[in-house]
Amino acid sequence: MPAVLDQPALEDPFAGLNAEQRAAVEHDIGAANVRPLLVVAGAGSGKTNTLAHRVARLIQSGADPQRILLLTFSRRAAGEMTQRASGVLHRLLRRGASAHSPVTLPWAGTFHAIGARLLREYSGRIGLDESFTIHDRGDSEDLMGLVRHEIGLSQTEKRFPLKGTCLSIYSRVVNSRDPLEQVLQSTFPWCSEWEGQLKTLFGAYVDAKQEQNVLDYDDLLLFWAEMAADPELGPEVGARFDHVLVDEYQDTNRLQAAIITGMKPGGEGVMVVGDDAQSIYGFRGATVRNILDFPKQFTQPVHLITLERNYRSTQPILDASNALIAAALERHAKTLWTDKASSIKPQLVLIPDEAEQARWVCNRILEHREAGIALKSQAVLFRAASHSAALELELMRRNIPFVKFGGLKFLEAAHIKDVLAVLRFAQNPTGRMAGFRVAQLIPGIGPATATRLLDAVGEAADPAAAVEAFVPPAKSSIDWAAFSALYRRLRTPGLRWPADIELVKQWYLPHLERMHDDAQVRAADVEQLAALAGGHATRESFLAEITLDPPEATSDRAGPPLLDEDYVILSTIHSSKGQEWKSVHVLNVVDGCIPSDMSTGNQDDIEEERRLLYVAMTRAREHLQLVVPNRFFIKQQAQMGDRHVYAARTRFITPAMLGHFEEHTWLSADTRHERKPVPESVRMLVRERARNAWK
DNA sequence: GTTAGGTCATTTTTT
DNA sequence: ATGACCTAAC
Repeated sequence: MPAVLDQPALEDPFAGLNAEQRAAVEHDIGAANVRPLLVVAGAGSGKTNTLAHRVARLIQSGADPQRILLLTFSRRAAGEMTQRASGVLHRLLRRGASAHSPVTLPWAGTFHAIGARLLREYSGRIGLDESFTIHDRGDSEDLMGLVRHEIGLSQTEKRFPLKGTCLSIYSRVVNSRDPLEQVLQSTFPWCSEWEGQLKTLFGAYVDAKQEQNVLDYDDLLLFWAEMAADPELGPEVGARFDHVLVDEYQDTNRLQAAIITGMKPGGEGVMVVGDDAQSIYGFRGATVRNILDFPKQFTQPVHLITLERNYRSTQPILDASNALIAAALERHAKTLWTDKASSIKPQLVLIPDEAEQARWVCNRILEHREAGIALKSQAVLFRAASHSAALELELMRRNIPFVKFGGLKFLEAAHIKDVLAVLRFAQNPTGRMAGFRVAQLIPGIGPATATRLLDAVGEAADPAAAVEAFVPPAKSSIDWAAFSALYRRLRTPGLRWPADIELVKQWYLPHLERMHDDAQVRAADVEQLAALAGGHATRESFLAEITLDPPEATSDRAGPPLLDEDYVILSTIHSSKGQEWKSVHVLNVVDGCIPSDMSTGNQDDIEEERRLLYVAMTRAREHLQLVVPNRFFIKQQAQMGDRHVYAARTRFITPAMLGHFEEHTWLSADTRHERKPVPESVRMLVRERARNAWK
């Protein structure tokens, strides 16, 4: 191949790879049988980069991009991967070949999103109605709650587990493929006495979903796995793909592993990448066992490559992180190393209380900025979304802009749910949760009338006619007529999306006005939703995708112009996965937060909390600060209450490890502020900002 | 049948 | 502080 002379820098896109990365990229290229490959990639070891190069290399060597299945953890990761692979490929092709069409990977996405597509496509063959809609977590909970009520479990003498708990148990059983009894015993021991009733409930829940032609998140995996396990369909679906690549394999659950082995029993073309030390989704049924046991999954042996060279952090940060994870009970042994030497050790900072913690972190952030580290290169990480409340106040008080990831979600806002419910009800009239919600938006209609309506619609051949024929209570008749006219139009074929959402908006806004004092702000959210709708081809795809990949909620994004501005990142540790920053603060590094009080029940949970701290620490490139507040004020008490508890440094940082840290004790010079109440104006501001999140 | 108001219990991480 | 559930008034 002739080299392009004026582009020497682009000569070899693989030149930047180290030996192990290159081995992964070149693995069985050109071979008739591409053996299964496991890449154990330590934090910061260039995992994404390696995977992107692998994809590019496959395509370069003749693989059809349409036949590459690339499964990622989040939609964002899928997009990023596609883009990077595309970039690499572009450089490769510039070098030799003449034709370069833009690369798209139609089958890159999350397990759930790809599952939804495949199920839609194969619906006819697996007894599924093609127009199924997908329930998000909230819908699923509500349906569970409804069924729970219907079979009389809401009035038991002793309190029956709440709908959210029931759904968690159900989900756990499905995703882990463990029997109910075992799940109850290991994860929900306080619900054990209800085993029989739960079984009944789950049976009824599954029936309800089937009757209403809806799938929940778990079904997307479950049905796909069933399909993959079918002797006829499994191989057929598997044969559509020459290569199956899975990112973040440590956070897959047994159902997801079954999907892979079902489609590719021999493991040909399968490549998974992950780091057992970063497995942090056990609460969702993910199991480290998947990656630990991967080598034994297939009918042929698995090739193993370990990436230990870290390109992210300085050696002192790695030393501390290595020491932390070395205490883990079971793992693919590896020790990260780097050639980035530094004399700056991670800091372990002891602080009197949470309020002081917020002030100290702000000080530190500003100091770093003075030293030339942009706010965007700094992150504050925490275990639970609520842990950042005090810090958010302090940042606001000091006018330091920030964006928060994790926590409150767009889809959870009542008005967003309302609008989506109308669209879902139009898409799938048998979906009762949507209809139930919509009907009750009309004044004078409550649960009883709504149920009567849904029964009528469910039995009718023409849902729109049933809605028109329905006789609501007299006082609702005018509002009802307006709704039924809307419904008729939404059900009329030929309506060009996103015209639907305009119609819904016109109908909904007056109701919004009537129901909420802050209708203005909420209306803006609805506008935002309408704007999002324009980016999708059909109502069906809009509904599916908004459910599977909801827009990220942020606390402080006042508008597009602000996007270019500099801002600090606030994030739960879970949402920080795969990212990195020059400077990282970790809040509340105390027992009770990490490990969380909620998950000190069994050894596995505690091990996961250890990995969580490991993930947080390995996000840092140059500066790492672990903050240990000594005293917590109890949140639920009167305004000026003084109840508090004392907390100790997390058990994961043992005395023996302290040598890896530089210890600081910080006592505020100005303690007058310590318990100063937050001014009302600031508190109002917080509410408003939270609301404005999507403007 | 609907809605408003009172009491009781709960409190992580997310596709 | 919030949500589930119950009771009592429209």
